[in-house]
Amino acid sequence: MPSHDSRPLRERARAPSEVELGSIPWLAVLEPDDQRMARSSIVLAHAGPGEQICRIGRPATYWFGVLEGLLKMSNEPGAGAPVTFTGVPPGAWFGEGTLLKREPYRYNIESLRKSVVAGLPVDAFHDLLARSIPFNRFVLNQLNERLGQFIAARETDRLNNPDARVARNLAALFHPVLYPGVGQLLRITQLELGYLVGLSRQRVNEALQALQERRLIAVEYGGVRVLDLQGLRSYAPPA
DNA sequence: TCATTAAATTGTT
DNA sequence: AACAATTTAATGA
Repeated sequence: MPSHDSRPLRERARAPSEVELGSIPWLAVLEPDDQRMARSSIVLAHAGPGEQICRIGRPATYWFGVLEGLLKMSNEPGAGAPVTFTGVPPGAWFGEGTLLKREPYRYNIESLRKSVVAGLPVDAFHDLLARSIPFNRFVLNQLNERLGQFIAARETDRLNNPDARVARNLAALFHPVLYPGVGQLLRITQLELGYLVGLSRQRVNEALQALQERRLIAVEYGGVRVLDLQGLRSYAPPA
Protein backbone atom coordinates (compact mmCIF):
# COMPACT_ATOMS: atom_id res chain seq x y z
CA MET A 1 0.00 0.00 0.00
CA PRO A 2 1.74 3.16 -1.20
CA SER A 3 -0.27 5.38 1.12
CA HIS A 4 1.45 3.94 4.20
CA ASP A 5 4.88 3.75 2.61
CA SER A 6 7.05 6.46 4.08
CA ARG A 7 10.23 5.58 2.23
CA PRO A 8 11.68 8.27 -0.04
CA LEU A 9 10.27 8.41 -3.52
CA ARG A 10 13.36 7.01 -5.24
CA GLU A 11 13.29 3.88 -3.09
CA ARG A 12 9.75 3.13 -4.15
CA ALA A 13 10.43 3.33 -7.85
CA ARG A 14 9.17 0.52 -10.01
CA ALA A 15 9.31 -0.40 -13.66
CA PRO A 16 6.67 1.22 -15.86
CA SER A 17 4.03 -0.78 -17.71
CA GLU A 18 3.55 -0.72 -21.47
CA VAL A 19 0.54 1.57 -21.30
CA GLU A 20 2.41 3.96 -19.07
CA LEU A 21 5.34 4.03 -21.48
CA GLY A 22 2.85 4.63 -24.27
CA SER A 23 1.82 7.92 -22.68
CA ILE A 24 5.35 9.32 -22.92
CA PRO A 25 5.38 11.48 -26.05
CA TRP A 26 9.11 11.68 -26.75
CA LEU A 27 9.67 7.92 -26.69
CA ALA A 28 7.99 7.50 -30.03
CA VAL A 29 10.33 9.89 -31.82
CA LEU A 30 13.47 7.96 -30.83
CA GLU A 31 15.42 5.53 -33.01
CA PRO A 32 14.87 1.87 -32.02
CA ASP A 33 18.17 1.53 -30.15
CA ASP A 34 17.67 4.74 -28.20
CA GLN A 35 14.08 3.87 -27.50
CA ARG A 36 15.08 0.50 -26.06
CA MET A 37 17.65 2.16 -23.84
CA ALA A 38 15.20 4.80 -22.66
CA ARG A 39 12.42 2.31 -21.99
CA SER A 40 14.63 0.20 -19.77
CA SER A 41 15.97 3.23 -17.91
CA ILE A 42 12.69 4.90 -17.00
CA VAL A 43 11.42 4.37 -13.48
CA LEU A 44 8.04 5.15 -11.99
CA ALA A 45 6.81 6.25 -8.61
CA HIS A 46 3.51 7.14 -6.98
CA ALA A 47 3.36 10.32 -4.95
CA GLY A 48 0.66 11.15 -2.46
CA PRO A 49 -0.70 14.63 -1.70
CA GLY A 50 1.95 16.91 -0.22
CA GLU A 51 4.84 14.64 -1.17
CA GLN A 52 7.92 16.27 -2.62
CA ILE A 53 9.23 15.11 -5.97
CA CYS A 54 12.34 17.23 -5.79
CA ARG A 55 13.71 19.81 -3.41
CA ILE A 56 15.74 22.92 -3.92
CA GLY A 57 19.43 22.17 -3.50
CA ARG A 58 19.20 18.42 -4.01
CA PRO A 59 21.42 16.96 -6.74
CA ALA A 60 19.54 16.49 -9.99
CA THR A 61 19.07 12.79 -10.61
CA TYR A 62 16.14 12.55 -12.98
CA TRP A 63 14.29 14.18 -15.80
CA PHE A 64 10.73 14.02 -14.57
CA GLY A 65 7.46 13.43 -16.33
CA VAL A 66 3.92 13.56 -14.98
CA LEU A 67 1.84 10.61 -16.13
CA GLU A 68 -1.16 11.13 -13.85
CA GLY A 69 -2.29 13.59 -11.23
CA LEU A 70 -1.14 17.13 -10.61
CA LEU A 71 2.03 18.70 -9.23
CA LYS A 72 2.90 22.23 -8.29
CA MET A 73 6.20 24.01 -8.74
CA SER A 74 7.19 26.65 -6.22
CA ASN A 75 10.25 28.81 -5.78
CA GLU A 76 9.56 29.53 -2.16
CA PRO A 77 11.00 27.01 0.25
CA GLY A 78 9.57 26.65 3.72
CA ALA A 79 6.12 27.36 5.03
CA GLY A 80 5.86 31.12 4.39
CA ALA A 81 3.24 32.77 2.26
CA PRO A 82 3.28 31.08 -1.14
CA VAL A 83 4.50 33.53 -3.77
CA THR A 84 4.71 31.85 -7.15
CA PHE A 85 3.17 28.60 -8.27
CA THR A 86 2.97 26.78 -11.54
CA GLY A 87 0.74 23.80 -12.01
CA VAL A 88 2.36 20.72 -13.55
CA PRO A 89 -0.32 18.58 -15.20
CA PRO A 90 -0.14 15.19 -16.98
CA GLY A 91 2.13 15.04 -20.01
CA ALA A 92 4.59 17.56 -18.61
CA TRP A 93 8.33 16.82 -18.61
CA PHE A 94 10.52 19.10 -16.57
CA GLY A 95 13.93 19.59 -15.04
CA GLU A 96 15.98 19.53 -18.24
CA GLY A 97 17.39 22.99 -17.58
CA THR A 98 18.81 21.80 -14.28
CA LEU A 99 20.14 18.58 -15.80
CA LEU A 100 21.77 20.44 -18.69
CA LYS A 101 23.76 22.60 -16.34
CA ARG A 102 24.40 19.74 -13.92
CA GLU A 103 23.19 21.92 -11.10
CA PRO A 104 21.10 21.12 -8.06
CA TYR A 105 17.34 21.59 -8.42
CA ARG A 106 16.26 25.19 -8.21
CA TYR A 107 12.59 24.50 -7.56
CA ASN A 108 10.46 22.57 -5.17
CA ILE A 109 8.05 20.21 -6.81
CA GLU A 110 5.33 18.65 -4.75
CA SER A 111 2.32 16.54 -5.49
CA LEU A 112 -1.08 18.14 -5.04
CA ARG A 113 -2.90 14.84 -5.29
CA LYS A 114 -2.17 11.18 -5.90
CA SER A 115 0.13 11.30 -8.91
CA VAL A 116 2.21 8.98 -11.03
CA VAL A 117 5.63 10.40 -11.89
CA ALA A 118 8.16 8.95 -14.32
CA GLY A 119 11.88 9.59 -14.09
CA LEU A 120 14.59 9.28 -16.72
CA PRO A 121 17.95 8.98 -14.93
CA VAL A 122 20.38 11.81 -15.57
CA ASP A 123 22.92 9.56 -17.32
CA ALA A 124 20.35 8.27 -19.77
CA PHE A 125 19.21 11.85 -20.36
CA HIS A 126 22.71 12.93 -21.29
CA ASP A 127 23.22 9.86 -23.46
CA LEU A 128 20.15 10.73 -25.50
CA LEU A 129 21.18 14.35 -25.66
CA ALA A 130 24.60 13.36 -26.96
CA ARG A 131 23.45 11.02 -29.71
CA SER A 132 19.80 11.48 -30.64
CA ILE A 133 18.77 14.26 -32.97
CA PRO A 134 15.02 13.62 -32.48
CA PHE A 135 15.48 13.81 -28.73
CA ASN A 136 17.31 17.12 -29.04
CA ARG A 137 14.54 18.38 -31.26
CA PHE A 138 11.95 17.43 -28.66
CA VAL A 139 13.82 19.12 -25.84
CA LEU A 140 14.50 22.23 -27.91
CA ASN A 141 10.85 22.53 -28.86
CA GLN A 142 9.86 22.02 -25.26
CA LEU A 143 12.17 24.80 -24.10
CA ASN A 144 10.82 27.11 -26.78
CA GLU A 145 7.20 26.46 -25.89
CA ARG A 146 7.91 26.96 -22.24
CA LEU A 147 9.57 30.27 -22.92
CA GLY A 148 6.33 31.37 -24.50
CA GLN A 149 4.49 30.18 -21.41
CA PHE A 150 6.62 32.28 -19.11
CA ILE A 151 6.20 35.40 -21.18
CA ALA A 152 2.45 34.91 -21.15
CA ALA A 153 2.60 34.24 -17.40
CA ARG A 154 4.24 37.59 -16.78
CA GLU A 155 1.33 39.29 -18.45
CA THR A 156 -1.17 37.16 -16.57
CA ASP A 157 0.41 38.12 -13.27
CA ARG A 158 -0.33 41.76 -13.96
CA LEU A 159 -3.99 41.20 -14.57
CA ASN A 160 -6.04 42.16 -11.58
CA ASN A 161 -9.32 40.73 -12.81
CA PRO A 162 -9.86 37.34 -11.16
CA ASP A 163 -11.86 35.91 -14.06
CA ALA A 164 -9.08 36.79 -16.47
CA ARG A 165 -6.44 35.29 -14.20
CA VAL A 166 -8.34 32.03 -13.98
CA ALA A 167 -8.90 32.02 -17.74
CA ARG A 168 -5.24 32.53 -18.59
CA ASN A 169 -4.02 30.06 -16.01
CA LEU A 170 -6.40 27.46 -17.39
CA ALA A 171 -5.23 28.21 -20.91
CA ALA A 172 -1.65 27.56 -19.81
CA LEU A 173 -2.60 24.22 -18.23
CA PHE A 174 -4.36 23.19 -21.44
CA HIS A 175 -1.20 23.73 -23.52
CA PRO A 176 -1.34 20.83 -26.01
CA VAL A 177 2.42 20.63 -26.64
CA LEU A 178 3.73 21.04 -23.12
CA TYR A 179 0.97 19.03 -21.48
CA PRO A 180 -0.32 16.53 -24.02
CA GLY A 181 -1.66 14.31 -21.22
CA VAL A 182 -4.32 16.85 -20.31
CA GLY A 183 -6.38 16.63 -23.46
CA GLN A 184 -9.76 18.35 -23.36
CA LEU A 185 -10.45 17.54 -19.73
CA LEU A 186 -8.20 18.89 -17.01
CA ARG A 187 -8.59 17.01 -13.75
CA ILE A 188 -8.28 19.68 -11.11
CA THR A 189 -10.46 20.69 -8.19
CA GLN A 190 -11.55 24.25 -7.65
CA LEU A 191 -9.55 24.24 -4.43
CA GLU A 192 -6.38 23.23 -6.27
CA LEU A 193 -7.00 25.83 -8.94
CA GLY A 194 -7.37 28.39 -6.19
CA TYR A 195 -3.92 27.49 -4.88
CA LEU A 196 -2.35 27.79 -8.31
CA VAL A 197 -4.01 31.05 -9.29
CA GLY A 198 -3.86 32.59 -5.85
CA LEU A 199 -7.59 33.02 -5.29
CA SER A 200 -10.09 31.67 -2.83
CA ARG A 201 -12.10 28.63 -3.83
CA GLN A 202 -15.25 30.73 -3.82
CA ARG A 203 -13.79 33.24 -6.22
CA VAL A 204 -12.50 30.48 -8.46
CA ASN A 205 -15.98 28.98 -8.51
CA GLU A 206 -17.43 32.33 -9.51
CA ALA A 207 -14.84 32.77 -12.25
CA LEU A 208 -15.47 29.29 -13.62
CA GLN A 209 -19.19 29.99 -13.83
CA ALA A 210 -18.47 33.20 -15.72
CA LEU A 211 -16.18 31.42 -18.17
CA GLN A 212 -18.77 28.73 -18.61
CA GLU A 213 -21.39 31.36 -19.38
CA ARG A 214 -19.16 32.51 -22.17
CA ARG A 215 -18.90 28.97 -23.50
CA LEU A 216 -15.14 28.91 -23.04
CA ILE A 217 -15.20 25.93 -20.68
CA ALA A 218 -17.56 23.37 -19.20
CA VAL A 219 -17.34 22.88 -15.45
CA GLU A 220 -17.41 19.24 -14.41
CA TYR A 221 -17.13 17.41 -11.13
CA GLY A 222 -13.43 17.34 -10.29
CA GLY A 223 -12.34 18.98 -13.50
CA VAL A 224 -12.70 21.51 -16.28
CA ARG A 225 -13.35 20.81 -19.94
CA VAL A 226 -11.99 23.26 -22.49
CA LEU A 227 -14.33 24.38 -25.25
CA ASP A 228 -12.46 27.35 -26.69
CA LEU A 229 -8.73 27.46 -25.97
CA GLN A 230 -8.11 30.59 -28.01
CA GLY A 231 -10.92 32.31 -26.19
CA LEU A 232 -9.37 31.40 -22.86
CA ARG A 233 -5.97 32.70 -23.89
CA SER A 234 -7.32 36.04 -25.00
CA TYR A 235 -10.01 36.42 -22.36
CA ALA A 236 -10.63 39.96 -21.23
CA PRO A 237 -13.23 40.97 -18.66
CA PRO A 238 -16.44 42.58 -19.91
CA ALA A 239 -16.46 46.37 -19.99
C1' DT B 1 -22.96 -6.74 -9.87
C1' DC B 2 -25.59 -4.14 -6.79
C1' DA B 3 -26.76 -1.57 -2.62
C1' DT B 4 -25.01 0.95 1.12
C1' DT B 5 -21.73 4.09 3.19
C1' DA B 6 -17.96 7.09 3.37
C1' DA B 7 -15.34 10.64 1.28
C1' DA B 8 -14.62 14.28 -1.92
C1' DT B 9 -16.17 18.19 -4.37
C1' DT B 10 -19.24 21.75 -5.50
C1' DG B 11 -22.45 25.59 -5.03
C1' DT B 12 -24.09 28.91 -1.96
C1' DT B 13 -24.46 31.94 2.14
C1' DA C 1 -15.54 29.97 7.14
C1' DA C 2 -19.48 27.10 7.40
C1' DC C 3 -23.24 24.57 5.40
C1' DA C 4 -26.10 21.59 2.43
C1' DA C 5 -26.38 19.24 -1.92
C1' DT C 6 -24.27 16.47 -5.31
C1' DT C 7 -20.92 13.19 -7.25
C1' DT C 8 -17.61 9.76 -6.85
C1' DA C 9 -15.02 6.04 -4.56
C1' DA C 10 -14.94 2.29 -1.36
C1' DT C 11 -16.93 -1.46 0.84
C1' DG C 12 -18.99 -5.78 1.33
C1' DA C 13 -22.71 -9.06 0.51
